[in-house]
Amino acid sequence: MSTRTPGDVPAGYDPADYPAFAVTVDVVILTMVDGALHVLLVRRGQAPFAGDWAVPGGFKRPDETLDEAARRELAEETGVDAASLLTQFGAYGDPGRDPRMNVVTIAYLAVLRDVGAPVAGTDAAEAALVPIEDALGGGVELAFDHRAILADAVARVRRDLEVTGLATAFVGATFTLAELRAVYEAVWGVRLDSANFRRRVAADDDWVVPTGRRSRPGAAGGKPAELFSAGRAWQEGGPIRRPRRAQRGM
Amino acid sequence: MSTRTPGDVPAGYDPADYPAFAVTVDVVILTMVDGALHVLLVRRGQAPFAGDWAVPGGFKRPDETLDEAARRELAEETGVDAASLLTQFGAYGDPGRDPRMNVVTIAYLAVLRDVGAPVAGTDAAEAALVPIEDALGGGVELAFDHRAILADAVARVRRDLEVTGLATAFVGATFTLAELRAVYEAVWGVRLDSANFRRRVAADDDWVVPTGRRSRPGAAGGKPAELFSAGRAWQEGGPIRRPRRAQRGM
DNA sequence: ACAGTTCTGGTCATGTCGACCAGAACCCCC
DNA sequence: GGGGGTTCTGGTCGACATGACCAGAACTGT
Repeated sequence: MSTRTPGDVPAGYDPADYPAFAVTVDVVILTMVDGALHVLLVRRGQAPFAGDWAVPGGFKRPDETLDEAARRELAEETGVDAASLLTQFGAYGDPGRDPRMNVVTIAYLAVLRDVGAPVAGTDAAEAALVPIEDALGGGVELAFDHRAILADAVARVRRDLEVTGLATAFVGATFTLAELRAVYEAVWGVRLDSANFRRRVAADDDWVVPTGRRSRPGAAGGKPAELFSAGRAWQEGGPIRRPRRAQRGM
Repeated sequence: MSTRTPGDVPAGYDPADYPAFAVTVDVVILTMVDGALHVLLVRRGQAPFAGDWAVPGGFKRPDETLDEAARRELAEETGVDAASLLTQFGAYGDPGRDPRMNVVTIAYLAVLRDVGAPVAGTDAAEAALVPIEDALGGGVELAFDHRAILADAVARVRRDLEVTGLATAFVGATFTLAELRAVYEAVWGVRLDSANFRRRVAADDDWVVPTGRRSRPGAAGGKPAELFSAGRAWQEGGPIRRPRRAQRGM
């Protein structure tokens, strides 16, 4: 027969008759540093691609799910046991992507709200937070097909910021509207009017709920901003739409 | 060391030291039949899940990419060499999802504009176009974790219809606005005003470009509709936004 | 006290969207 | 050939959302 479904094999089949692959899980860890999107990369010690930077990852174990493997790799890499967000976004299995053997990798996107302390826990010489532009531009040598994986991750973030509650994953449990707005501005590379931004997220309650507390102003002073926590409406999608035409103030 | 990247192995490593998986590619094939979303399912002949319905798929070969494997499976199943759309949307690797061995499957979404003839080419007793509601409801027994895969595919379609040019993949090279509108109405389960729909897609050219020809009216008569072809703007996203609140005419 | 900064509420013009109407163009049936 | 039914197509109208902008409030550091 011309069609074959998984497991549609003769009764006396032998698993060795089917091509074997190694399956890995790679986790693209993104976070905001000084109002700019950064990615956590590790430096490879062994061949191939020794000395190059890579997205952290590791082999999937037969007794764990893909999500569990991603969570385990994230914990091993950052010390964080639960990220704000951990989403699978792609699979990569081109022949020759690993010169040693057939490897199919499942790529995950993790968003952390504060990766400072966790990174300090690993060997500082082997892990680094790299600005997205540097990682995607030619400045950094990336191992395997990790440049394509990283590019796909960034594209996914840019889109999910509009259609999911992804933005809240970048900020803490309580946040000011300026912090939340900075996420959109950094990821999309746009400038949003703070007053209009406030009007939009405050239109319905359930986007942001006031906590009553206020943040301490930054070094530049200014009126202390109100602290909010994320409401339930983010599960249905985000309130902020990506501007199509360039705004005035750019 | 606590961290390990793919291939970060000792020099004298042996591929057999790492867990081996079978990698398959499953293709969820969607199409419109009589204004309703349908999925192509095949009936399994062997154990496990003999007699159940399944999403067509097969083993990935070491010398082909995942996309090539998906295209090959689609061609073997439908006879179509190039679908209107073929997108990877998820990977599934829970332990025990296949009772015989460790299988990780990469799921693809294919959209066909006319699957009638191709399906006739395969054994009619083993392949069928099933309405989405029937396949997701309890009426059809689905093998493996294919119910979850199918549910994810439908969720993906519902979302991509808004943010990508997916809608044009369901219709032919030329189409009427009523045909295009029927895609949105079937996938989202809403009713869209035909006049407003026209205004939206005709706002900018580059959404639909008139061909000058007209369609033949259906059995109920009516004014023959103008035939359009898809413009380039669909690559940037779709013009129709999903209604949030229920419209009046529902 | 004062300048500088940020937050916060407000206005105003414009654009978009849903709802609706009416004529045009075709079918089928009598 | 005429009439009723159906669909297509262009238009209007009001409600609402959005972008741009302004001004006062509240805090910082000098």
